[in-house]
Amino acid sequence: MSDLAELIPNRFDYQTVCTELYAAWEADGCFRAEVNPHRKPFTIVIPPPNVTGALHLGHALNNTLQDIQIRWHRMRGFEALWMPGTDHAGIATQAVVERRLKELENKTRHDLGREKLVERIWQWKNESEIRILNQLRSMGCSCDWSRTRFTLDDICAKAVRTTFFDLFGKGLIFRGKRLVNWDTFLQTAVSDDEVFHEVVKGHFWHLKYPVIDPAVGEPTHVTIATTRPETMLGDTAVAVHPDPAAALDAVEKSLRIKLAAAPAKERPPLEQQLDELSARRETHLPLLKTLAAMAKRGARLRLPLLEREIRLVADVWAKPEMGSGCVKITPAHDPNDYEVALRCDLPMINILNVDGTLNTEAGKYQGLTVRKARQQIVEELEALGLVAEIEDRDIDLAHSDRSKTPIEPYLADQWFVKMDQLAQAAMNAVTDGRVKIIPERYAKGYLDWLGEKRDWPVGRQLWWGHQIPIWTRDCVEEAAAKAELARLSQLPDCSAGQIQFTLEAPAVIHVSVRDEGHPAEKMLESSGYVRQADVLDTWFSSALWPHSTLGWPNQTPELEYFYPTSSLITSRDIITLWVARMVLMGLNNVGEVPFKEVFIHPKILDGYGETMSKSKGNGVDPIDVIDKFGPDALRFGLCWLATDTQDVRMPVQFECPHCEAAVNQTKQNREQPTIECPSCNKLFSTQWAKSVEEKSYPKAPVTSERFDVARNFCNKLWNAARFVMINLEGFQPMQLDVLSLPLEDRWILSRLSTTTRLVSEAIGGYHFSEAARLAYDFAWDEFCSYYVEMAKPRLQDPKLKAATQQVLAHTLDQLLRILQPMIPFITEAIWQQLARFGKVRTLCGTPEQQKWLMKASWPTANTDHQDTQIEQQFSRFVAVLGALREIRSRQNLAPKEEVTFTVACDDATKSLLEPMEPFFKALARANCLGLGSNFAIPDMPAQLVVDGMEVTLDLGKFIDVEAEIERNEKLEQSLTKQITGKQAKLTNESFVSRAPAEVVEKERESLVALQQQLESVTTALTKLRRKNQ
RNA sequence: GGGCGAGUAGCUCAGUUGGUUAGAGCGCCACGUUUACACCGUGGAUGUCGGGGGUUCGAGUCCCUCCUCGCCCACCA
Repeated sequence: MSDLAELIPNRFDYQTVCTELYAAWEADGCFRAEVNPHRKPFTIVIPPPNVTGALHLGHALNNTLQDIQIRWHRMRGFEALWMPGTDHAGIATQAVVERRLKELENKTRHDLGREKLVERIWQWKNESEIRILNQLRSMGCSCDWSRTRFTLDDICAKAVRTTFFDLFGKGLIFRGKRLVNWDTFLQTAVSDDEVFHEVVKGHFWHLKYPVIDPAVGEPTHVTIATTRPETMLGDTAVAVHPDPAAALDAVEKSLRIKLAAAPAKERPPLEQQLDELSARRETHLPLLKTLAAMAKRGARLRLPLLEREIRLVADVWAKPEMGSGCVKITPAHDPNDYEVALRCDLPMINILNVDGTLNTEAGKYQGLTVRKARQQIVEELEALGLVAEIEDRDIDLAHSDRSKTPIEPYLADQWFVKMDQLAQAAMNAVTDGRVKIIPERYAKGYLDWLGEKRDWPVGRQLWWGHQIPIWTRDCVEEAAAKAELARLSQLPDCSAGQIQFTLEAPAVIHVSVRDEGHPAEKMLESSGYVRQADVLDTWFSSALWPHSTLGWPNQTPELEYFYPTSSLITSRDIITLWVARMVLMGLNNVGEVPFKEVFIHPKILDGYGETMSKSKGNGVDPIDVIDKFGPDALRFGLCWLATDTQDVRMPVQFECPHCEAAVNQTKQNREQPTIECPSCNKLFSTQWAKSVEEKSYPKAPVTSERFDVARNFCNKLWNAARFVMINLEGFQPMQLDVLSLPLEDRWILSRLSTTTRLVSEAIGGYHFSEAARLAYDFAWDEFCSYYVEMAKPRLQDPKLKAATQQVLAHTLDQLLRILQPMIPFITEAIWQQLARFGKVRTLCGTPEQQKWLMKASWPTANTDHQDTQIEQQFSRFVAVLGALREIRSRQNLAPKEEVTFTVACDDATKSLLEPMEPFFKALARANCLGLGSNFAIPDMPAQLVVDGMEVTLDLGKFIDVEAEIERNEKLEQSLTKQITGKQAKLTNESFVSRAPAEVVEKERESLVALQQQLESVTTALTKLRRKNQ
C-alpha cells in the first residue's frame, strides 16, 4: 500500500499526460467517425472559427459544450462525428493582414497587387489555422481531424460554385444599384451587420439655397439643415412635404392619442411637443405651403458653390415638423434620399472616389478628403452669407466594424440574393419544428429577421474569398445584346448546362459558368466578357458548411449518412447571420434542414459585464488557463458556469510572471502594453506590447479565479481515485448480491444510479451546468466525504474488505464514465491506471473490454439500485453525525478526544443506526453508549434534536458551560419565535380550511418537532445553569 | 422606438408545477496535519430575494408598475 502511495503522485501531472493521451487517442482512431449502418449517426459541425487570429474563452466554451455532446453520444453507442474546420472570414482576415502590412511595411494592398496580397493572406491563414487547431487539441476536442475543412478549400469552393450557379439559374441572384456601406479604408462595401454606431461630437449646419427667379411673394432662399455639409455637392434636389398642413395635422393627431394614453408622468414632454407644433403652424406653415406650391410648379434652386440648378420637389419624406421643414436630397449618399430620388426621378450624383476622396463631380473640390472639403465648403458658404446657423450636436456615426473608420453611404453595383422564397422556407422549418431552437426564445429573433426578407447583398470588393463566377459584357445597344443572347443559347455549353445567362436591361449580359476551370470561361474571356472582380460575402460559404463539408454537391455516403446533422451549438450573435442562412441554403441545396436542434449557449463577459474581445483587451487565451489549471479544469469550469439563463461573468486577472501575484484586470490597465505589479513592483507585458522594449518584459498570462473550483474538483477526484487504487491490493472480484449489502453500499449505489440518470438528462437537455453540479456533488459529498470515509474502517476488516473494494472500484469506474465527456483527460488517466489494479469493476455480470474510457459505454442508471428508503435512512445517519460534529466543534473538543453519546429514538431508527456505530467512531470520534430509550442520562449532557432524534453527548470534563448556555439561549429564542409563528398559522382558520391537507399536516408535524426541540433545550439549560452556580 | 434577458450572501451564481427555518462555490472567522487530497477536513457568521402594489391561507417563485444593468433590431436631414 505504501509503495503504491509513492508510485501514484498526489497531483495529476496534466502538463505531460494530457498531450500524450491526446496523441494516443488520435493514433488509435478514437476520433474517427465512419459511415456505419449498424449505428445511429450523431453529427455536429463546428462553427468554423475565423482564421483572423487565435481562439478566446468564448470559443473554449462553445467547443467544450460541443465536445461534451460528442463524447457523450460516442459513449452511448452513436457514430459520433464532430466535423472540424475554419472560416476564411473574408473582410476580417483581409483587414488584419492589410493592417499588419501597413504597420510593419507601410504598404497598402495596391502596392502588393491582388495575387501577392492573397498569397500573404494564405500565409497568415496557415499560421493561425495551425494555432487554432492546436488550441482545440489542447482543450481535448475530439474532432475527426481527417475531415478538416476550410471554407476556401476545393471542396467548399465547389459547393459555393454549384450553389451560386443554381441560384443564378433560378433568377435568385441579380445585380442592382444600391446604396452600400462603403468602407473607404478597405475600399469595399460592408453589410449592415458589419457596421457599428458611435456617437461623435459634430455640428448641425443650417444652409441657405437661393431660389432661381422667385415669383412675387415667394422666398428668395430655402433653408435646409445637415450634419454633413460636404454632401451638398451631390445634392440633386430639396424636398418639401406636398401637403404640410395635412402632415402637421397627422402628427398632432398621433400626439394627442399618445397623450391620452400616457401616464401623468410622461405628459409634460408630450404637451410641450404639442405646444411647439402649434407654434410651428404659425412660424413655418405659411412658408412651407408656399414652397409646396413652388415645388408643384417646378421651381428650381441654385446649389451654391457648384452653381448647379437643382429641383425643389414635393415628397412625403420631408417632415414639416422637423428642422426647417425642408430637406436636402443627396440620392447617391443617403438611403432615404435615394428612395426620394427613385420616386421623384432625380439624378443621382456620386461625389466620392473609392478611397473616400471627392471625385470629378465635386468640381474644384476634387481630390480633397471629406474632412477637408467640409471645412472649405463651410468657410466659403459663410463668406457668401449662406450659413443661417450652426448648432452643436451629437452625431451617431456609422463606423466599419473591420477598419474602425467612418462609413460613407455610397451608390454602387451590387450582387444580391433574392430572399423571398428562401427566407420563407427557412422560417417554415422553425415554425413547424423541423429545426428546434433552444432556448426557445431565440426563435423570435430568427423569425423576425427572416420575415423582413431583405435581399442579401453578397458581393464584396475584396481580394480574399470566392470570386463571383460571373462574366459580364456590356453590349451597349439592345439589339447587339439580343444577338449575343441568341448566340449564347446556341452554344453546346448552354445545352450541356454549363452556362446560364441573364440580361440586365438594356444591354448588359451576365453569364455564369457551372464548373471552375471549364473551357467556357476562356471562351467568354476571348469574346469580350470580363469576370466580376468581387468576391462573395464570407457568410455565403459558411451558409453551406453543414453540407459542403460532407461533400455536397456529390451525393457522398457521408452526406447520405451524417446529414442532417444532429445539433448546432453556437452563440446568439450569429443566429441570423449564420444559422438562418444555413437553414435556407440547406433547404435549397439538399432539400433538408441542416440540423435538428440549435443550442444557443451563454456568452462570456468580463468583470464589467462587457463581451470579451481582442480589440478591447479583455480577451483570455484558453491556453493561459490550460497552462495554469489544466485542460480539464478549463472545461469543467466553463461547463460549471454555463447555466441556462445567465451569461457568464468572469472577472480576470493578470498573473505576474515574477511573483505570481494576481493583478485584477481593470478598464484602466487592460489596454496598457506594460503593467507594474503592485506586489513586487516589477514590470510585465500584455498582449499590447509592441516595441522591443515593451516586449522585453515577460508576458503575464491572463486567467480567472473562477477556475479554482474546477481545478480543486479535479484534484479531489484524482486523490479519491488514488485512495481507491492504493486500497485495491489483493482485489478479487466476485458476484455481489446488492440486496444483501450493508446500508452504506446500497446507499452509494442508489445515489450513483440517481446521479447517472440525472446527469444523462441534464446533458441531453443541454443543461451543462446542472450536469457538472450533479456530478460534482455526488463525487465530492457523497462518494468522498461519506462513502470513502466509511470504507476506511471496513477495509481494515478482512470480512468486509473484498466487498468494499468491489463497490469502491465499481463506483469510481462509473463516476469516471459520467465525468468523461466533461473532463476527458483526467478521467482517462485514472481509468487506465484503475484497469491495472482492478480488471473487473462490475458488481456482477461480464465486464466490458474496452481499451479507452472515451470509447467505453455510458453507464445506464440501474433502477434496481435506486432505493429512496435507503437514501432516507442514510440521511438520518448523516443528521446524527452532523449533530455530533456540531457539538464537538462548538465545545472546541480536540480531534483526538473521544466522546460518548446516546440517541433517543424510535425502534426503527434504532435498528437502522445500530450497524452504523463504527462509523460514528470513525467519522466523529464518538462512541455510542445507547440507542433507543433505555439508557442513563449523563451528568453533563449536550443535546441536539434532529429529525426527531435526541442526540445527547456526555461532555464530562470537556464542557465549556458558559458557551453551552449562551448557545442554548440563542436557540431557545429562535425556537420560541418559530413556534409562535407556526401556532398562529395553525390557528388561522383560513389556512387550515383552505390549504391542502398534507401541507397542514406537515405544519403540525413540524410544530411538534419544534416544541420537542424547545423542550430539550429548556431541560438542558436548566441543568447547565444549575451546574454553573 | 420595438423586442429579449438579468437584478437572490462581500463576489460569481443555483432555486424545478407557489408550501417547513432561501442554497452552492469562492472569500471571511474558528479549530485541525486523523496513513487519498491544505487544490484538504470539521464547524460557524453573513440575505428587507432591486423598490412599490396586487392575487393567495401562503410569493424569491404568479400578475401589475417603477428603477437599474446588459444584449438584439429599427431609426436618427
